[in-house]
Amino acid sequence: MDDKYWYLKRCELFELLEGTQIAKLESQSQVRTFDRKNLVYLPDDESDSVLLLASGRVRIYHLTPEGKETLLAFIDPGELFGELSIIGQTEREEFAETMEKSQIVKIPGNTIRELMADNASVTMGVTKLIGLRRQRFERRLKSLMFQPNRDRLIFLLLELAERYAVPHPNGTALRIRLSHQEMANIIGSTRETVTVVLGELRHEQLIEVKRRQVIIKNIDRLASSIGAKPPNIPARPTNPAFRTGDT
Amino acid sequence: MDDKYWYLKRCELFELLEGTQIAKLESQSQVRTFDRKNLVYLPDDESDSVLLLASGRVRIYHLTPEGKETLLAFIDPGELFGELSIIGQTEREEFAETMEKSQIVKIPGNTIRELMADNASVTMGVTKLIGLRRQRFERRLKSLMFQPNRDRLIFLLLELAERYAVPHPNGTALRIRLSHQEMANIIGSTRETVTVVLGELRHEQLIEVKRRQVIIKNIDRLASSIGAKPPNIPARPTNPAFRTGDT
DNA sequence: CCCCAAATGTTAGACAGCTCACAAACTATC
DNA sequence: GATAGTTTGTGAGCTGTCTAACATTTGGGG
Repeated sequence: MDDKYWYLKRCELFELLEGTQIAKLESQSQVRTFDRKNLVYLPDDESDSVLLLASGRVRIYHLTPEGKETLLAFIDPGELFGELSIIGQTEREEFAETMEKSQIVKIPGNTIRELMADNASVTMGVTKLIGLRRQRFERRLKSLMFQPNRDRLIFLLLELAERYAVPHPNGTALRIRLSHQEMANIIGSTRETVTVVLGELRHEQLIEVKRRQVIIKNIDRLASSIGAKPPNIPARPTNPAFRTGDT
Repeated sequence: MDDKYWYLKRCELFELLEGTQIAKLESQSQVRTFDRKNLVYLPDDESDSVLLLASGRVRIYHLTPEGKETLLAFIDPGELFGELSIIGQTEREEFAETMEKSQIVKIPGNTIRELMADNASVTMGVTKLIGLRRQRFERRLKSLMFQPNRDRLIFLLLELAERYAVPHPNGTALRIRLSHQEMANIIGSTRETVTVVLGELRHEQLIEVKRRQVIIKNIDRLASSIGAKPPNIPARPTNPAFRTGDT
């Protein structure tokens, strides 16, 4: 009953569990600390476990044979990843790598499956998680198809705003710092093109750009320029209990 | 107890249900028949229901403001669609249109949610469904990013083979007939480019092309040419109980 | 405070794939 | 079996984006 499993209690998915179930979950899981830029898993790894990020940040990505990188997702503290093993994926299909020093809890497949069988709220939580991420991929696919680079980049900025927005005197700042290369790897473009397009958007007074930082000056105009609804910006940044120290 | 709800019993998701639950499901759902090329729903429609295709075929697609179409999925008999409403999506985000005359069962959101609460196997089934489709989108995204048109088309053919393969004297035929335009709308290309690339693949003896029909002559060579594992081809076509009449 | 590595900025040239325009082949229908 | 609609074939430009090759700026660690 000490705070050994604070990371389980804080995870939204498990917060409704009884003590005994948490204890079981805790006893069957293992925590590991990874340094920055370490691989948690890679394609073709056997996958009969789910991972929970306790602290740090993880990126999920894919590499083409020629070494081009597609950034599929960022994982923030309190979030599950590698969750498709639950529905029977026996091999991982992408790379998971820490972006900073991270603590990661490995939950065996059986444990999570038993937990789901016992507890409908956990099952529903997992379903929602998978569905939410599916929705994200679906939207990204739409944005990728037939849209020019500029529109894809704007779409990305809006998506990031939805998740990482934080108030800023000049508009909306993003609580995540990405290089142009990383943005390119999300929208399927190149570093140079992202640099140029960000420069255009800056000249059009839509954003401000600092090193590894974007401030959206006019989010409504940005959204309407690609015919999208402006995203919901929560007044208070998401997941404040799990702030990662980037201000 | 007549065969009024044969379509429910035949749906994998509901096959384990007891009679009373099926009866409830049946009484709260409504069946509707749609002619070919009719819209089942469209973006911004309110979405508190799930749909089950009893017969026919449905395509799910997205339109850009300029009218370019992205084909997101095909729905075959016995399959659920519009299922993201279960996890709280309140508005549809794409078009669902019948490709042929179809019978569609509309299951209210509450009904399916109650069913899931009562019956863990249904919940798990829904989770798997959502997860499987997510996996598909994820893979498609990877294939879209950085790959040339040729590789994207090959990827599509392999994906179609996995789902619609049927034995053929010269190799593997596809139980679904698509125009070049439709393929283009799946891989984010143009009709003309698809025509040309299919022509190339034909000259390379990898496929045979008839009008709206592709026969894969050498599926292993096709797969290895994009560095993919050859897909699992079930000996017997999937879902034989629900054959749609296309031979 | 200095140095190195990372990130950003900029441009010319190349090219895959798109647009546009038209012709030919097939097929459903009356 | 004539006719209209759909599908496929082909090619000549055009263009957005990538490639490649630099210069410059920035921030963090010794």
